[in-house]
Amino acid sequence: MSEESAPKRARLDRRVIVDAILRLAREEPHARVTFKRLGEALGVDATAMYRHFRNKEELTRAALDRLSAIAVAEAEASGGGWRERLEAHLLRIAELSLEHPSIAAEGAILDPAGPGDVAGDEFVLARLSEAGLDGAELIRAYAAVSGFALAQSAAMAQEVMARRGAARDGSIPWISGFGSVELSDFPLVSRHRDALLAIDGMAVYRAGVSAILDSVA
Amino acid sequence: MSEESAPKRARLDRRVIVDAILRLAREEPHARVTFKRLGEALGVDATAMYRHFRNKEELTRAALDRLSAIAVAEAEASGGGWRERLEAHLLRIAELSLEHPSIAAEGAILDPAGPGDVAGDEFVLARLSEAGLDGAELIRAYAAVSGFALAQSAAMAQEVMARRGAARDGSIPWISGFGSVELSDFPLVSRHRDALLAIDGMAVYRAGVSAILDSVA
DNA sequence: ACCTGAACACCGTTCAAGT
DNA sequence: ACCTGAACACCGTTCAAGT
Repeated sequence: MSEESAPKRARLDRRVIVDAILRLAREEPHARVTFKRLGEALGVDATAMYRHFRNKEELTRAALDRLSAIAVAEAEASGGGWRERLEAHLLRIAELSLEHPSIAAEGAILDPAGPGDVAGDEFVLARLSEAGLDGAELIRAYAAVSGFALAQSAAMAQEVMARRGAARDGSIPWISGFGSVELSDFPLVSRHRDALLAIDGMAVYRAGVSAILDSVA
Repeated sequence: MSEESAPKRARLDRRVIVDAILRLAREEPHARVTFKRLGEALGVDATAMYRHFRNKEELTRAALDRLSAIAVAEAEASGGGWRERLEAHLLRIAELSLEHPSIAAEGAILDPAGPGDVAGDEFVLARLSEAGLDGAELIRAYAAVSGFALAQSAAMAQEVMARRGAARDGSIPWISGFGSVELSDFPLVSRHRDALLAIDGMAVYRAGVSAILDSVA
């Protein structure tokens, strides 16, 4: 919010670059983020970023960490029971991913090792502990829930990038059609055809989160 | 199995090309599949593929569909109860993804609209129907379970490609380390540090599948 | 110390030309 | 009909040169 989108010659540092890459991801959800476009937005040469980040992966990791930090900060201010707070947090992660598709698309690849990521882990572990889990059960539930949230968020972000018309609210058709497949060979798919085509990314996300948390409770 | 890896001048068709791209993905799990390398493997020019597939996405989609068809064929021959068969099928999808990382990494993006994909949907719906689900419940469970399987398989495949040392059996650390993060700020992460670092991709996969199927049962 | 700009080694894709 | 090969518009990354 402190920066405008007009090319402005700014003194670079890691924070300014991460601001810029997230803004770019937000404003042009269907375009890949490249060093060239990032440089244009910052009014510097495309290769200037290499003074501040070893490579694109390190920059992307820093941007993802920032998104995680934002989600945690909001989640910690939230009220309610463990499940309510955890669901709200996981939903927020999906929303932030959909708002920054070109960044979030990498989310499932880069391992979460920054301060924001670890704060997210702590939040999830705290809620699951409140739910009464501990030991191996706690770790298993943590793995299921955060693995699902990360992988599914990244998948939705990738869809937003790949499909030109995809909306940012998660209403991306999960199955866009059955093409030339002869559906009469598949009775259940035939019978539930319309319901299957109506599934969108966010519905998958909610269904998965609910199912996993049901099993916790 | 019918083709050798030595450059062999073959008459091209879609089946031969899909054979070759899967073989390449299997033999060089850490390398991206490019038209150049595919052309070398087939003994043709890199651009020869464009006569048979509109673009790389269509080729990748065909390869993913083939993997899905393989998994379904095996699953249909399997025995046991609905849960046993469904778990075996989902596990096989993950295994095939890990064996073909460069292809499976795209799995979460491209929507499953080929005959093999639809056969997979039918299999999952059939098992969940046996479990007693129908209507909205059935669709919700289908979305949760197949969304998780696809997204998580793709995420694991992406990790195999990104990390040079990653094994093909899914033993990819989910969190590779906590870097320079001051863990004393995060009591639960600190307390479960070793258990968290011991989580691997396949453990996340199994935990997620179990949790979702628990909620079905 | 920090940024520039040329250069390199790749990509997917198009298209006129060959056979 | 099918494949070739040059060409194009991109990528990330390196590195010597500027200031």
